[in-house]
Amino acid sequence: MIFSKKCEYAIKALIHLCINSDTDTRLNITEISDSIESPMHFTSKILQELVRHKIVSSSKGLGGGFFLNNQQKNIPILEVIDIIDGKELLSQCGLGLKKCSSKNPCPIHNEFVKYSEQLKQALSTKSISVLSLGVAKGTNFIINQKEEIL
Amino acid sequence: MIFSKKCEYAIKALIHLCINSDTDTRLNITEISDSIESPMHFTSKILQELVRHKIVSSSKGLGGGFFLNNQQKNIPILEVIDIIDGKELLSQCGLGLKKCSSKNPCPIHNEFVKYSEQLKQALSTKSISVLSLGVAKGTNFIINQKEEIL
DNA sequence: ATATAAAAAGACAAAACTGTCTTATTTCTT
DNA sequence: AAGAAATAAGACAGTTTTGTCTTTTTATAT
Repeated sequence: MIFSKKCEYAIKALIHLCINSDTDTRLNITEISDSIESPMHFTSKILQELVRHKIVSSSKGLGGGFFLNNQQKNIPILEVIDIIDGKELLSQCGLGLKKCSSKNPCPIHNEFVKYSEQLKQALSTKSISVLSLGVAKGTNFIINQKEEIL
Repeated sequence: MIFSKKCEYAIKALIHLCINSDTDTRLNITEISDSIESPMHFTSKILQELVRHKIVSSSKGLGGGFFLNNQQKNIPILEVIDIIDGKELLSQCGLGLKKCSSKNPCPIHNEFVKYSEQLKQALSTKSISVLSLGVAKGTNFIINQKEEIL
């Protein structure tokens, strides 16, 4: 697994929120965790973290819930990954060396840099809303499809 | 971190063994873990696992230790990664979906497949001995260099 | 044979990750 | 003002990963 479970749930929740929420349609945590098939309280913690980082909006009280405003829907997914799993995840040396660099490369440095830069590039140009398009259209999925649907 | 600590230590130990051991020069676990700066007993467990998978050779008793024969030095590093971290690591869906595929892709499926296939390809063509060349020559490193050396 | 040096194996412990439960706080509606 | 519905926060528990310590087994040399 490249990403942590936290990060997987974060991405799924954001896509679900992007499709189903807006400034005046808020989703509560029960709805969200049921929809993306994630543990409720754990997901709640993750969303709280994203709220603190202004990736997600929330409001308490009756009629409240989590939602994304239009600006938040355009946040690149890489930003979320960096917040949840740390910028190191996709930048770090494959052998865990702190001082690995092009000047002092580990034996797999070049392969790693080449491919991780590509992946970072791809993820930095995909916003939450872009990733949501296919899901909204039904061509991409964020939960496992049942046999009958396959 | 893409690889587990176990896997990082495994790769480092193998490169160290590739350079410094052969059928009649064996290294004991103290020498190995000191050289690659890894926890001794943990490294010992990892090497035992690799011995069971015939990636590493070992002999007990006085003058014994761990070593690689020539055939073992030519094993692709991907094989080691698959054993230690599981084949899933570089094949699995970025969102953790069990049924993610080109027919039922998650929103980041294409980016991930492209990236992981390239990385797997690169790692499947690099043997332990190939990775060791630069380390033996001093152009690549498996432990952090001290400031003075930088 | 005995001592020694080594890997192998097993039990345990600490830390990180994942997940659950309970309580507090806020906001809306009546 | 009170009640209800929601997030926020904190304490706790299970699991996996990482790391340590001790004992057992094996092989070698004396």
